[in-house]
Amino acid sequence: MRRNKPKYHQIIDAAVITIAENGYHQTQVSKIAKQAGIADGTIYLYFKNKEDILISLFQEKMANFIEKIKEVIAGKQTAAEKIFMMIENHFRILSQNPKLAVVTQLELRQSNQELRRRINNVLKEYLDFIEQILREGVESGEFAPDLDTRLARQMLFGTIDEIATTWVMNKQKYDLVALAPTVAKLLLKGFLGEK
Amino acid sequence: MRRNKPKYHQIIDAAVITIAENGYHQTQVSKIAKQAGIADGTIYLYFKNKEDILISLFQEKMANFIEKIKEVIAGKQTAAEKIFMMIENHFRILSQNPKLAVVTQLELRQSNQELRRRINNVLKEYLDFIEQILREGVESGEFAPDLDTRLARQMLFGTIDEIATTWVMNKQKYDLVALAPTVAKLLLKGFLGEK
Amino acid sequence: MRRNKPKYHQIIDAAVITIAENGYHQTQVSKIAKQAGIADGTIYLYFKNKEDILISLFQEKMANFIEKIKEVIAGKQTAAEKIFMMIENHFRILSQNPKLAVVTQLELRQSNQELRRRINNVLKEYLDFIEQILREGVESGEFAPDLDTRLARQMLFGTIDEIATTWVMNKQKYDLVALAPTVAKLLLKGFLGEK
Amino acid sequence: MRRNKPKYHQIIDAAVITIAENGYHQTQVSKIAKQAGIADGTIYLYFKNKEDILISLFQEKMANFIEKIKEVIAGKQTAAEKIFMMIENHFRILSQNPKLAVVTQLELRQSNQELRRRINNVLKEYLDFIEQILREGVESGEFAPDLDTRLARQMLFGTIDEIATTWVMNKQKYDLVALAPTVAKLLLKGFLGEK
DNA sequence: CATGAATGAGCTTTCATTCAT
DNA sequence: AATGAATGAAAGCTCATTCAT
Repeated sequence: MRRNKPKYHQIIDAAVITIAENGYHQTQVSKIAKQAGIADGTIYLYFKNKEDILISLFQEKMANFIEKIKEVIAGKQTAAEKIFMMIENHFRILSQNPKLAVVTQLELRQSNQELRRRINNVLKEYLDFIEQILREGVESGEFAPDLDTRLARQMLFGTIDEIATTWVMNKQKYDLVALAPTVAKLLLKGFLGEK
Repeated sequence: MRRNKPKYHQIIDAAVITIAENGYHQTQVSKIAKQAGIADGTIYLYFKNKEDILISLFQEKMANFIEKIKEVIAGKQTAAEKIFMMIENHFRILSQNPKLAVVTQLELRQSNQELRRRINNVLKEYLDFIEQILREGVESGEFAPDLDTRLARQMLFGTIDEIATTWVMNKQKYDLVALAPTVAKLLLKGFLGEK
Repeated sequence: MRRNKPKYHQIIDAAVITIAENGYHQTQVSKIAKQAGIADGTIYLYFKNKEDILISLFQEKMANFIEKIKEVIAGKQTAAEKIFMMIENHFRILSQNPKLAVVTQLELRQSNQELRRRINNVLKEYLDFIEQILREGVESGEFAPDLDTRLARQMLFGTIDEIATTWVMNKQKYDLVALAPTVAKLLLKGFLGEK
Repeated sequence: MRRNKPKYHQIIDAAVITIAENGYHQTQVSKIAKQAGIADGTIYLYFKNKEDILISLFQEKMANFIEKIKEVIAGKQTAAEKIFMMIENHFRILSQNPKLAVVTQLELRQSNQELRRRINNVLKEYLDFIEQILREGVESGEFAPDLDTRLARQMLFGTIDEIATTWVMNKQKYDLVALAPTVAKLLLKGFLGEK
C-alpha cells in the first residue's frame, strides 16, 4: 500500500507547496521533486504520472476534509446544526491550510477536463454527504417537505465554494470562519418550510 | 474599430465552436483558423495573440449577456422580480447557446491565471449589477435590512454558477430554465426580512 | 529605367533611414513602405524582392561614393596624394551621412551570405580603384618596386574599414576626418621604398 | 562546471561544422543536435538558448586562440618579433581550422546586433592584447614615440582581418601563412620611428 | 530503492510576397 | 500605378517520462 510509504505523502505535500507558490501551470514535475528533496525519477516510483499526483493530492486532502467534517457533525442533532457546523468547519479547514486553499480553490481548477472529471468524482462523496443531511432535514420535518434536495445541495455547495474562492482571490485577508453564521442563516432560511 | 470588421466576430465564433468541440487545451490557433476558414496569419490581423482571442471572446459574449439581462429586467418593479428574471434569463441564454455554455462554464476556467484575472474583471460588471439589485431590495424594504449584500451576491452567483456548471457537466440533458423558479424561490427566501 | 522614377530613390532613402533607426533585422518591408509613405505592395513595383532593395541601396550609394572619390582625386599628381585624398574623403562622406554609415558599416553586414556576395561585387570596383592607384605608385617609383599591391590594397581597405566601423560603434562621437592624415601617414610609410 | 562535460564541447564542435557547411541562417538547433548525434532537447541541458551556443562557441574558440598566440609570443623579445609571430599564428590557426575560419570570418558576422555586441566583448581582449604590444614597442623606443597605438591597433587588426576574410571568401585556396612576413613588414614599416 | 541525464513531440507567431480591386 | 488584406511556411524551446547505472 503506497500510502504507507513516507515518501508518498512527502511528494503530495511538496506538490501542494509548489503549486500554491508557483501556480498550476508553473509547476513542473521537476519542481515538485526538488521541493520534496528527491530525484525526478523517484516521483514515478510512487505515482503513475503527473496527473496521478494531482488526483492523489485531491483524494488525500479531500478524504481528510470529509473525515474532519463528519467528526464535528457526529454529535449534532438537527439538520440545521449539522449544516452550520459543516459550513463553519469547511471554512475553518481552509483557513487553517492557506496553501491548500489556494491549490483547491484556484490552481487545480486550471487543470484539464479529464483531471477535473476525476476530481469531481472525489468531490462527489462530499456532495452526497451534503445532500444526505438535507434529505434528513426534509424527512424530520425540519426543512420544507417539497425541498428539492439536489438543487439545495447545489445552492449550498455553490455558495460556500464561491465565498471561499472569493476569499482566496482576496488574498485571504479577512476572517472566513466569521462569515459562517451569516451564510448558514441565509441558506437555512431558504430550506425551511413555511409555517 | 476592429469589432466592426466581420472577420473579428467570425474568428470569435470559430473559437467558441473549436473550444467547445475540442476543449481548451486542444484548441490551437491553427484549429480556430481552420474552423473560421481563414489562414493562421489572418488571426493576427485581428488579435494581438492567442490570449487576446479568448479575452475578447469572453468580453464580447459577456457584454452581450449583461445587455440582454438588463433589457429583460428594465421593466420590472420589485427586486424579487428582477432577481427571478435575472436567474431565468441567465439560464435561458446558456440554454440557447449550448457551445458557449461549455466554453464559459468549463473550458475557459482551465485558462492560466493571467487570463482568468482578466476574465474576472469582465465578470465583475455582472457581479456589481447583481449586488446593485440586492441593495435596491434592501433600501425598498423588500429584503431584510441587515442583509449582507456582498455575501448574498456571492450566494446568488455561486448558486446559479454551480447549477449551470452541473447542468453542462451532465451534457445539458435536462431543462435548465425550468429550474429557475425553484432556484429563485430558494434564494429569495434567504433574502427576505422576517415578518 | 527604374532609376529615373522618383519612387525608386524614395524607397531606397526610406530603407536607409529605417535600417539605421531600427537595425537590419528589425527592418520589415512594411516598415520601409511606411517610412516611404506608400503601400507595401508598391515596393514590389520597383524592386523584385527585399534583397533587391538592399543590393540596389548599396549599389546606388556606392556608385555615388566612388564617383565622389574619383572627382577629388582627379586633379592630384602623386599616388601618395591620391591615397590621402581617398582616405580623407572616404571618412568625410561617411561623416556627412551618419545614417548611411550605420547601414553600410554595421547593419548590412548582418545580411545573409548571398546578399553579402553581391555587395562585395559592388565593392570590387572600389577595391580595384584602390589597387590601381597603388600600382601607379609602384610604376612611378613612388612606392617600393616589390610592393604587393594586392596585399597593400587589403591593408589599406581593411584599415580604413576597421577605423570607420570602430567610429560607428562608438556612436560616431569623435571626428573621423581628423584621423585621415595620421592613418594615411601610417599606411604610406608601409608602401614607400627603402632609400 | 559545464565546460568539463564532454557534451558541451561536442555541441560546440557540431555547431562549427553545421554553420560552416550550411551558413549561419540555415543553421537550426535541430541541425546542430543531429550533427552532434543527440536529441534537440539535450542542447538545452548545456546551453540556455541558441544564442548561448554561438556566444560560447566564440568564447571557447577565441580564448583558445588568444592562449595559443600568447604562448608563441611569450619567448620573444622585441615588439616587432611579437607582432610578426602574432600575425603568423593568427593566420596559422585559421589555416589549421578551415571550418572555424569560415564561421568566425563570415558566418558569425551575420548574427544580430546583440550577439555581435557580445562577440565584440570577447574580441576586445585580443584587441587590448595587440595594443599592449604596440605600447611596449613605443616605450622601448622600437616604434615611433608619437605612434597612435589605438589607430595602429585598428590598422593592424583591420589588415589581418581583411586579409583573412578575403582568403576565406576565395575558398582558402592559397597559402595564408605565407603572407605573414610580407604583411608584418608592411605594417611594421608604418610603426617604426624615423631615423 | 533511487538517481538524473537524455529524450523528442508539439505549438505560437512573424513577415515577405501576392493579387483582387 | 497603387493599394493593403490575406496568405502560410518555418523554428526555438519546454517538460513529462524513461532507463541505464
